[in-house]
Order: sequence, then structure tokens, then C-alpha cells
Amino acid sequence: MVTISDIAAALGVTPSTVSRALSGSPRVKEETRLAVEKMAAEMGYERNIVASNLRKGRSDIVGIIVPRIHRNFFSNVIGGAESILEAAGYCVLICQTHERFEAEVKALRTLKNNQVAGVLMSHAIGSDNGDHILEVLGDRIPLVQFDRVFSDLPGAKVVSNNFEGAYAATKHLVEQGYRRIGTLAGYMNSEAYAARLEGYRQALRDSGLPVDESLVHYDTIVRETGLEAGLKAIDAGCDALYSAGDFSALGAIEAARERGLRIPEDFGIVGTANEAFTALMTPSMSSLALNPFEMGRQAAQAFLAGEEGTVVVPMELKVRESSCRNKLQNLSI
Amino acid sequence: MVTISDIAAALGVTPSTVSRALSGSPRVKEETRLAVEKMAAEMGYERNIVASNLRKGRSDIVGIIVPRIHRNFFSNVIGGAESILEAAGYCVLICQTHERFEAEVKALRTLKNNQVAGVLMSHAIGSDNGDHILEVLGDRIPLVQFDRVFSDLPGAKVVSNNFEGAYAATKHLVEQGYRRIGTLAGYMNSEAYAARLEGYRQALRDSGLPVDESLVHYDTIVRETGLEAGLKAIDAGCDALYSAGDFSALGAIEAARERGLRIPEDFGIVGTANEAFTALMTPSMSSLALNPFEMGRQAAQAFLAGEEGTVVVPMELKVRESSCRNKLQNLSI
DNA sequence: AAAGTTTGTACAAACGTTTGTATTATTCTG
DNA sequence: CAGAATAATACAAACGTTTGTACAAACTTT
Repeated sequence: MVTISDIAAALGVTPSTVSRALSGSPRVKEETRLAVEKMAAEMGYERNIVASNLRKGRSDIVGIIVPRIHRNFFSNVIGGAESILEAAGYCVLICQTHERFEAEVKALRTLKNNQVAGVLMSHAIGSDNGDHILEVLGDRIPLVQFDRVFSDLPGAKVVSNNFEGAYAATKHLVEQGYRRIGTLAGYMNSEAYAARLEGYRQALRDSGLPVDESLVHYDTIVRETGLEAGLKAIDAGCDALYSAGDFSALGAIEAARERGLRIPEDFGIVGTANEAFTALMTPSMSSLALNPFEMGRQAAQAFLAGEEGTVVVPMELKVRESSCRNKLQNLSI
Repeated sequence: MVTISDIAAALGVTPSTVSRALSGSPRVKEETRLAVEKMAAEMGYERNIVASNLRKGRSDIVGIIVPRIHRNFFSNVIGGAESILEAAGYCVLICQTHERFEAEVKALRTLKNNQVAGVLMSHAIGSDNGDHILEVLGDRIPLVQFDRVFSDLPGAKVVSNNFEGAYAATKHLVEQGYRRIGTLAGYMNSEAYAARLEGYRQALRDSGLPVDESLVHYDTIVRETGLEAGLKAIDAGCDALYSAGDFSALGAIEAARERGLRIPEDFGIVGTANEAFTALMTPSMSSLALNPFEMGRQAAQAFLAGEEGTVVVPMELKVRESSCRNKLQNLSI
């Protein structure tokens, strides 16, 4: 393993000069730099990043913490972030929390001990607030939150326009002639889900429809709970649902089938997240698309820029068969 | 930031004793260890992993290189590997190659410079052989390959029983009464795809059917190429396809629709990978399931054990509507 | 009780880089 | 051309840990 000292010895200079030459310091003569670079290449030198990190007190690693890596949304965020960070010379360390608070704390600690240059994260459902994040990271390690965000924490945030998105989805259902529209609402300790619920409510109000709180089904995220809540909603007379997730919407579709309702004629549904399967189902499912790749890019850029603000990445309503009672024109894939 | 020297000073011992105490060396008295541990906890000490890594010459990071993180298969492999590695005290550094040779070399170099404890990888389609892997990693960094494997490289390998799986899938099509069965065959520089093609051929031979090489469509992996090849296959008189991928199978289904063929009555299809959408489509798509999570677990375990052998993770044929011409009994989800 | 063995600590040198300060060589100014 | 200013390099001390060797103390054993 060849070190800067080897190069220095070979050229008759000191390691410090070699170090400065290789990192492009203006304190070294152009001529010397070229000689160093040539010799480094010749000897097959590669900088020992670990030593460098120790000395500098930080690394070129950016930590990303997500609930579950194999969820489409998160793996796309990671992909987006990685595309930016990799170009900027960073590499990405990934941790999963499996939605558990303890795992989140452990992940934060791991990243801190590895002296990461920054942390991009979306907190676990099991975390009710961000105190632990602040406590572990301190004020030395920059934090960027995305999607699931504690807005009282410092640092940049990247979110979707959940309110406007849910508003548009609900309005769309109203326009399609549905009149008793319920919602599958997710977890209220997540501001994203809370905003979607508010958008849903506001759309109903603006449409002159009553907001019936008995049609709001909380904590429904997966297929099973979606099926359960879907049955309840249908039995309560719902003719449509805006679901804050795609998997719960899938459950609701099963519920409609179970009750013998036709989609979209008797029952309309719009999901959220635009999972790959929504476009491939029959009937295809309308869904409020997030833009995870772009969110990842924005999060990475916020980290690089060191800015504190909140970036809003717009959602896009993908109108498909499951919510088109009137006309099937204007469908997007 | 509190260091072992701080603890040593507080207790009147030397840093070396503290280090040994904290790492559980038998050379330190039980009593001393307890005192050190107590003081460490009191002072809020956390080991500086970077310094530790520098001194030890290796880190507790395991690198994972995959073509694309947001592919279901790979994100599940990562999930499986992470579940084992995390429990063993490692964390994972993830790199994507986007199927490009240059990106793969860069990723390997990054991991090497970070002195990772090991590398788990599935090579890019753009890599024709494993010379660069060996060259960058040397013989100091253990390598575990999964799914896409260069069998001439040293180190452990985790693969699916691609031959047997494709054999079973093709046999199944024969049993359903299809007689002119083609295949969408993927890239032949990948041993996995090559084995699937061989399994397909052998199944035809064992069934007394001719192996018609004009029904083998190479390099078809994505939807677009699947559609294209599907049209060709249908026009050449195929009544079924075994596809080495699910997305290309999806394209083939579109091709069948385009030609006005009913599925499965006129045209049968079995994909590979058991992507989430296959079970949710109408008609649902039969698929040869890989077991990515288990493959990730096995790869991680092979790394931890330091063994050299090849682990075979069995595939499972998920029989669904798209290939069941005879009877729709016995369907699995 | 002396010699030998074990046990527990201390000492000090790494690991390879970065960076503040000191020193020497060079150029500029009057 | 002397002196000042600048440029380029050398020196040396970190960063926090690990680990081989040396040493001292506490036990055995004869």
C-alpha cells in the first residue's frame, strides 16, 4: 500500500507538500504538483480515506435513514439522492428502521460514530417527535428530512404538497359525481398524512359537501387494514374513497368486490404513491403520484448547498379507470 | 468529544487498558473492566469508529454493489443482507452501477478506499468478466457474489437454481397444452440467464418437443424489448413464452393483446422474478419467483462465515392465470 | 524463601493523513 | 543592492484508536 510518504520520499519532498499538491492547495508550485501527480499515478497511489477522515473529523459518507428500503418510494428517493451525491464525490450509507423507534436511534448513532458528513432521513412511524434525532446528531452533523418531517427540527426539509394533492384527488372524485366520499387516512403523527387529511376535508367543504368524521379511517396503510376499513366505509354508505396510500386502496378495492360493487360505476377510488402495480391492474387504479426520485435529488442538493429552507416537490394526480365514472377520456399512465 | 484518554485520566490508568477493557480483552481484570465501563457510560463515551478503523486497517462497513437499487429484486436482497449484517454489528454501504462497467469499477474503488470489511455484489450487465473486480479488491477484501456471478472468481457465490426453475416453468407450459413455446432470454454474458435458457431447452427436449432456435429472443429484459420480441414470436406461430424477466413478459402480454390473442386461452406466458405487479394484474401473471431476501441473507452469512462455496437458493414457480389453460385450480399468490 | 509462572498495566509506536507554524528560497521595491 | 514582501516548502503535532513489548505485582512451586 503506497502512501503519501512514499511519494514524498521518491521525489525528495515532504509528505505535507504531497498532501497539499494532491488536494490542490495554492501553496504548492504548479511544477511540483505535476511531478507529484505523475509520481502518484506511476506508483498507483490511492488516498486512504479512513486516515483522511480521521484527521479531518468528518467523512465523505452521507447517511440515509429510511423505514424500509424495499418500499418503492424509498428506494427511489435513495436513487435520486445517490445520483446527486455520487457526482459530488460522496457515497451513501443506508440504514433501515423498519418503522421502529429503537432502530432509528441505533441508526443515527451508527451514522454519527462513522462521522458522516450529513444525514438524510424520513423518520419511522414509531417516532413521535424528533428529540432523539437532535440529541444524537447534535449541531455538527447537518440534517435533511424528507417526506416524513418534524417541522420543529432545524435543517432543510423536502416534502410533497400533500394538502394540495389530496385536495385535487378529492375534488376529482367530486367532479366524477361521487357524493359520499370517505378517506383512508394513515397515521396522524406523520405531518404528511395529516396534511393529506386536511386537503381531503377542505376539498369537501369547498365542494359544498359535508365533512363526516365517521368516514375518516385512521391508521390504514396496508392492504389488510384497507380491506377492513373499506368494508366499514361501504357499509356506511360511501361511494368513493380517497386513500392516503396505494396498498390500503388495494384493500378497499377488494372490499368493493366483496360487496359486489362495480368499479368505477358503483364505487370510485384514488390511491396515493403511484406504485408500479396501480397502472397495471384491471381496472387501473388512479393514484396521487409522489415524485420520490426528485425528492431524493432535492434532499441531496439541500445538503450540498447547506440551506435550511423547505422544498416542496409537487404531486401529480394520475387519473385512471378506478375513479372515472363520467368519461374515460384523458387518462394518463 | 470524550476519548479513551479522558476515561484513562479519570481513572488513573492508561488508554491501552481502557481500550482493552472496552473491547473485552482477557488481559484486563474484571474489576478494572467494570470501572472502565461505568466511567465510559458516565462520561457518555462513544468509540470513534474512524480512528478504530484506521488503526485496524479495516472497517465495520460491508459494501453492496447492485445494478439498480430501486429494482425490487435488488432492494430485497439488500434488505435480507442488511438484516443479517446489522445484527452482526456491520453497516452497509450501497453503490449502484446502473449496469455500467465504469460505474462498477468506480464503486469497487470507492469501497476499497473506504476499507470495507467485504463486498457483496451482483455485477453489471456491462461487465463481461470479473477481472476488474479481482484487480481492484485484491485478495485482502472478501468478495461474495450473488445472482449474477462470475464463477471463475474466488469467494462465495449465492445463486438461484435457474436451470431447474426455467425447466419447471417450461414443463408447466407443456403440461398446459402449449406446443410451440418460445423464450425471452436475457443477456448471455450473465450465467443466470444462460442457465435459464438451458433449462428451457432441456424441458422442451425432455417433453419430446423440438428446440427451435428461431424462437429464442436474446437481450430482452425490459417492457419495450419484450413487446417487440413478443410480436415476432407470435407472428412466428408461438402459442406460449417463457420469459426470463417479468417486465419483458409484460411486454409480451401487450403483444398478445395487440394481436388479438386471449390469455391464457390462445397464448400462455410465464415470467421470472415474481414482481409485485404480477399477482395484481388481470389476468394475473404466472412467474418464476426468485427469493431475493433469502439470497441477501445467505450472501451476508457467507461473508460472515468466510466460506468459499456456492449456495443455491431455490426458485418457486407461482402458477397464476396467464398460463393456466387447462384448469384454474391450484393457484398460488 | 528463591525461582518460576501467571496476571494485570504501562509504555510507546504505529495507522496515513491534514494543517498551523517555521523556515528557506525567490521576487519585488526603493 | 539591501531590505521587505511573497512564494514555496519543511517541520511537527495532531486525529483516537489498537497492539506488541516491557515491566511490575501477585501468585505458585520446589
